[in-house]
Amino acid sequence: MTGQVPSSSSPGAAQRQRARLLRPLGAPKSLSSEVVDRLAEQIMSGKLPVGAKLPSEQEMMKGMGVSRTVVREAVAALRARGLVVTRQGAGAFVDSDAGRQPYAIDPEGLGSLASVLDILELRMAVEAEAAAIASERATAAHVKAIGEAHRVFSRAIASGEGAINEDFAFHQAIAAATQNRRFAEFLDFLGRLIIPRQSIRSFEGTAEGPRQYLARIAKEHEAIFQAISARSPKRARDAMRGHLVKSRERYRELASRSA
Amino acid sequence: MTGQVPSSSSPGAAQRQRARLLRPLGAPKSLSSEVVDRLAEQIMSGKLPVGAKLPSEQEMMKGMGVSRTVVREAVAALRARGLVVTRQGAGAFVDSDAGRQPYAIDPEGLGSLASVLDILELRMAVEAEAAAIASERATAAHVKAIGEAHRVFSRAIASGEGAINEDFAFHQAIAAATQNRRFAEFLDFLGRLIIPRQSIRSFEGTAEGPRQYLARIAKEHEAIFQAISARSPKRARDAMRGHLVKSRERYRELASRSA
DNA sequence: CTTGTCCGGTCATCATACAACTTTTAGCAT
DNA sequence: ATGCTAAAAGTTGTATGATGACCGGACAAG
Repeated sequence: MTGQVPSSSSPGAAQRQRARLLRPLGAPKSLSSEVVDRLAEQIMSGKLPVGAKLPSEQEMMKGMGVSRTVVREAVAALRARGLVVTRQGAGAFVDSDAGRQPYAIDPEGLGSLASVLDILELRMAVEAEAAAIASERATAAHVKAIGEAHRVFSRAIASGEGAINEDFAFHQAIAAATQNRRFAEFLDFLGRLIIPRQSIRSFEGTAEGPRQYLARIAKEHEAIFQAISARSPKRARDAMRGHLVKSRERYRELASRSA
Repeated sequence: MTGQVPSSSSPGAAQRQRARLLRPLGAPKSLSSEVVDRLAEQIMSGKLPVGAKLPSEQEMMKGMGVSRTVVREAVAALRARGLVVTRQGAGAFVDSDAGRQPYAIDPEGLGSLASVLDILELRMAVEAEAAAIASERATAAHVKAIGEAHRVFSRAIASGEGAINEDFAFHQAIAAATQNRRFAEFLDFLGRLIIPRQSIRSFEGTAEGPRQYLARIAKEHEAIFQAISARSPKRARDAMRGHLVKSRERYRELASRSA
């Protein structure tokens, strides 16, 4: 590693080099997190099977050469992650459902376009079925709520807003209409990941104006709403799928243009 | 030289003693978890917005009448849950993506039949689309792997086994063929939740024997595999949906009979 | 405006002590 | 021997004090 920059040819190279130098340097790992990593690895890999007793705090202290504070904070972190349970006077044990960890998506990995498209694809799967189920199971109140959300969205775009939240609220109303809380919760989970990525609906350079762009979305929403009102699972599913396929393409274009 | 007086060494001690006497015996909560709950509630509700600084350890100690050990373990737990980040010398702050919590399903709530059916419904949504995508995107190697998984399953049931794992492996192979890691990961997540529920494939009282029961599943798998091999998204989606709808009905019967 | 220094606030770690609880063991009565 | 009880040992939970490392701002010098 010489560190000498070998004749940067392109104009922006120096700036990028600077950015590389100035980047916040790697996290100086705390002792606690090191202990957490080690124990978590042992548990995940199964070397510490479910129900097994972890070494006592004293043993860990001596074995790893750290203070009790460090050990205890590490165990507290493992407990928070649902990997271990502690019983005062008895010890710390691998949690019976340590294998059932929540489904997590690291927001750091969402930088790449492909990663976002993958998530949109998963969302498509869930929402298409949600629309179908909603069309079968929605009460009159649910249908009314969906229609209301649709109207709010339409009104928002008419007044020139981006209407990101109103858009998502329409989808949430459909998920709620399934009367299956998992759909609503999972859509909420995905929304919190994806929505920040499209928070600026940039229309610069598009052939058509924002109005037409958003009007098409509203049109697609309308079709979905009609299908659900008509209690037609097939049409609802197809309408939702079509809507999200187009949304995916719209996002793909948007991202490629800003790159 | 700590307090030789055992009675009231700290200000909050007497109060905690009283609470200990009055609390119902069923809820032995540790002080750390109480602090965690308090802080987590503040963060989730937005009273502590993203980026806000938490009170210092000293302030929390005085404010809640607990020791630094308790406060630090509580903060360690919040950090493990991704709710806060700590910077040495600066303080503890609400994490920028505290709102993007992982998608979790409490295994405790899975006791009721309806709850399990809800999850099966979500799985259906994901797997139906996964089958369709797999039929479009699977490489030759993927198709081969799916076929192999299908054969392993068929062979297992032929030798009289329950073949739970082989069954799931077939589904996993399809999810892997989407080349979208989210599908594989999410299916894995759902599988770890519901598989333990059906680990005993009880056939007592059923009209037909285990062989016929499992043979029908194999038949459905066969149809799915054929559709994917034929690169037909529509057929793959319908076959998978049909398979899971029937699986859901099978589970419903099974549960109602054992009840 | 930049640089260097200082200083109070804060988290990270170590060490010790005691309290509360569990498990094991020793002892005792039967 | 067997079963119960009480002591003992081991373990986690909480409290307290001390020290080091790091951050942020204040301040003066160049």
